[in-house]
Amino acid sequence: MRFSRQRNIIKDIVFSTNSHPNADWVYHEAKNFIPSISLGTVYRNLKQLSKIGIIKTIYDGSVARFDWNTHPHNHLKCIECGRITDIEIEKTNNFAEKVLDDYSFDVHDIEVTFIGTCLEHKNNK
Amino acid sequence: MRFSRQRNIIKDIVFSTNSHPNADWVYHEAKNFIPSISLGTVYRNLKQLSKIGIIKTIYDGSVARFDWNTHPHNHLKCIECGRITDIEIEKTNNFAEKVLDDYSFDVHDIEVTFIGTCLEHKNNK
DNA sequence: ATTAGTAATAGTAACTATTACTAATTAATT
DNA sequence: AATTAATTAGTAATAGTTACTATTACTAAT
Repeated sequence: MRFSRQRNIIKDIVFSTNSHPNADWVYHEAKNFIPSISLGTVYRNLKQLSKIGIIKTIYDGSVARFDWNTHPHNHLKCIECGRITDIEIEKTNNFAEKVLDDYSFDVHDIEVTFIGTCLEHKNNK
Repeated sequence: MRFSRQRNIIKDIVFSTNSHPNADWVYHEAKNFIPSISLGTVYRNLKQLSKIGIIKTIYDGSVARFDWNTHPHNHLKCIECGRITDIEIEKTNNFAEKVLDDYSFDVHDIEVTFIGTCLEHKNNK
């Protein structure tokens, strides 16, 4: 895989934020650096970067978001503001073993999303 | 909410399977009972049934799937065959408390998906 | 430094899943 | 049975994403 200016900028943008941006947001950011950049280029690169494991794709309902953090971790999703926040929960790995024992299923990845209301939006109601 | 023939059939179809069907599959099944049924009707009813809590919407990548099982449970997703299977993991509820303590985040729902390879597709390789 | 070969790009069209719109129909209620 | 509001079929529209194509940019080997 080659190392184009576009691909680098797209990668840097994803690495610059914890907000788990979607393709459109990355596109608009990238335009600040390369005004002529194409939306298709953004999608193609996000997909490729994800495929080779540089970034990770997470789904928020039906839209794809991208995360520079490829280590196993979990997410909080606030139903009020839609924000997705990283969290680390101990011992989710124990589950992989249990699932292998009980279901003969090889676990490659565990996605845990906690859906609820964040502190800020509990108080503002 | 009214009790139309279409709505009943759509509900029954979702309740008849453990395969977590998507809207299109439900649509084709429903055509066996009402050949003139419209895809929009299927989408609208699946959404409404989900909203009032009769069924549950789960996302498989970017496509919505529907589950008659609204009780808290978890899913195995095989990356070879795409099949989604229900499982029950004890003690995921402990997490809700921990997340409330550590992040002041009210957990309404926990989605745990184990992504990997199922028994059948481990052997067939 | 040029060339040949390949990968990546911009721009646009196409596709897929889903939602919105509208006139006609239907289920519940009086 | 008549009324009325919800629901429908059919179709158009939308959003997110992918595919296509002609052109451009790298890379490596002369």
